[in-house]
Amino acid sequence: MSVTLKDIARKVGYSVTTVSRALNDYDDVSEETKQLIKRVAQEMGYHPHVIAQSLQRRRTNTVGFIVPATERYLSDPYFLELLAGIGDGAASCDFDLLVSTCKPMCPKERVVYERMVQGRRVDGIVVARTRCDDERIAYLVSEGFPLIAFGRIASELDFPYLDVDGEEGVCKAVKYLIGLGHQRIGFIAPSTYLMFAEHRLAGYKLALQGNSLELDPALVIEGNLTQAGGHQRMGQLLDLEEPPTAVVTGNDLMAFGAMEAAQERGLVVGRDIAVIGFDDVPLAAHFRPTLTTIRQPIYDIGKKLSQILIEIIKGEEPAERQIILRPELVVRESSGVR
Amino acid sequence: MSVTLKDIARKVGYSVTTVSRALNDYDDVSEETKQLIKRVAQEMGYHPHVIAQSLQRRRTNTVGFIVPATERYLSDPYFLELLAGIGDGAASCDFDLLVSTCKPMCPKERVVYERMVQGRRVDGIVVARTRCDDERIAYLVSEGFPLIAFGRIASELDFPYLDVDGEEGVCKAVKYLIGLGHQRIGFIAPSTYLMFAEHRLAGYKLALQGNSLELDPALVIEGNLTQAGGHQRMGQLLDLEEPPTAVVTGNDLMAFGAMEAAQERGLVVGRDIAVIGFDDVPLAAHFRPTLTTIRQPIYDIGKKLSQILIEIIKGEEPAERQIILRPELVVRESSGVR
DNA sequence: CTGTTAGCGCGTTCAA
DNA sequence: TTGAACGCGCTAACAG
Repeated sequence: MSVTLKDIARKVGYSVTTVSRALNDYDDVSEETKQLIKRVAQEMGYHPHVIAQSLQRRRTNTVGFIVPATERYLSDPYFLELLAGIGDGAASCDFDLLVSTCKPMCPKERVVYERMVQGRRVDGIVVARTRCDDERIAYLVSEGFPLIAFGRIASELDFPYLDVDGEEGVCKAVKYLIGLGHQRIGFIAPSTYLMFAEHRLAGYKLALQGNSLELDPALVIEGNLTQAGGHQRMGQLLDLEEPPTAVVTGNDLMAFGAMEAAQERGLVVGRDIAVIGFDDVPLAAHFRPTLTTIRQPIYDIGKKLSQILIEIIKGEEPAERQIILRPELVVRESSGVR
Repeated sequence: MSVTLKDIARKVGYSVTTVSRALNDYDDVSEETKQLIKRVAQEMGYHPHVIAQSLQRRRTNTVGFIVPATERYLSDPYFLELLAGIGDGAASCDFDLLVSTCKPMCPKERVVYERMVQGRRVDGIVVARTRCDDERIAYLVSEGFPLIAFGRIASELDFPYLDVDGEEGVCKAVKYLIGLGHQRIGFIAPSTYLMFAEHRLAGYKLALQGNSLELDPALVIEGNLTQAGGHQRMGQLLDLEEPPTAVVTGNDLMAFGAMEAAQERGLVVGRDIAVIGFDDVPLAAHFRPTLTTIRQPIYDIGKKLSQILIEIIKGEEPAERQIILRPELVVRESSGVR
């Protein structure tokens, strides 16, 4: 078995308490004994038992994240970036990361969250892909459990979050397309139960209004954030009497699918039709044609999320409790030449 | 604060011990008191304190996984599938999943593993992307710490693993290309420090030999598993005096990059040059052209990995300790017409 | 400066 | 059928 404080205590002839204090650098231990104890601990290969520490300190030094995995083989690569960011941010504060997966809106989602919260497995939770009416956040807030959300929600509930301004992002994209001369611009929206769907749609409308273009309801269509979904929806748009000459999608994955659908109909994306995505996942720059998209710095967001969450856990009131980042339009081939 | 056994005991007038036994369905508690205690526990919203249970049971019911994240914005989507599989497999056994990330071969990798092992944060670890000489596995084995690897290693060390037969996979792919009439087939290999690089290269050689084709060293070139890498290496191959007419790559990401490079030179992939990848990540079916590739059922592999690991943790000798799966060639557009 | 005592929440002897 | 006592490994309050 592994070496404990007791083993060290026996070896050096001091009490367990003194050993503990020496190793934690308390200043009420003589320098000599401190040195001795540290040396022996090192020699014996001592490592604190994190679980025991957690029990005693009433703190697990762990944050939780439940990946809203949509479907087995259709998960958004975006979550890997986010996860890596959250994990690295936590690690930078000496916190660990506990991960589960659960299909969004699945009935057992509640159980997954309860498991983490009630079992006190973690000190706080990162909630991603917020919903307009988000029962996960409602639950955590009602439990007084530390959380931070990536995204806002529809109600006035007060909780810490970080979000990217999807309205501004899509607005920028649509304006850019209008500037290119497009008049009929389609929008393949994210599933409407997601909060960011509302923001992004608002950005779409705003840009049209700002240019006195009328909104044609036939051009706005709800997608499901997958390639297959984007593919199918693009088909619908192209089948219209008057198809759009440009399309903005709710995320990059749908943009990939949409470009595929356009190409299957013999259209050259970037020439016959313009496509703009949202996220800037790593592949966006490598897809063919390369994808013009609205960039969210996902890794950095993940990192920031866990760092703020940990501040909250530690009781340090964070400088900014509610942050909105401004996205950036990354112009590549799919939107056509300037 | 949250309710403990003590709270319940006080309420029902029984000792903590009895409450504990009742809730754990010991059969030396009268049916009535059991019912009573369970009801009250339910009413009070009792949930066991997992950390305390861990300390007592000397088992965390948690498995660890360190994502070998290559570079911030270049991580392989493949790991998300694997992660989801591992997480779901663990959850199916009531285990949690603790995740860290670390650049492979990074000096601090050892520290990340030690943190999990020595701190007894987890009961076992899943090691992915095995290396020919894998110090992570050597470490875990030397510590007698439960592990399972996704992949084999070069030495004779005995440990449980699950692997996909990369040799057979690549061999199949190359033979398929030869059947299509290709004589000069390039191979963009994975980094040679990875064990599967060796297997896949062996498969390449085997297929050539089997068809009495000579191996031209200029056609075999080491890549780094990223799109950018695949792109650059494909450039090199195409710059040869006698460029290949077909190329197999060590993973799908490199295949994407390679196709990009070919297209930039005006080649039509699937007509002027054939490309075959390895993995079958979700995007492979949606890239343009769709990618012919050697399929590994990554999600299922992840699930199986954690389930076997947990069997080992529980001391149940698993039915199969070392498993080799046979991969399947998925033919799509990038390899050309039949 | 150091040791004793106590307790985090739980499960498991052992004795009644 | 039940409870008291103990310990998992650690830290903290209080003496000395």
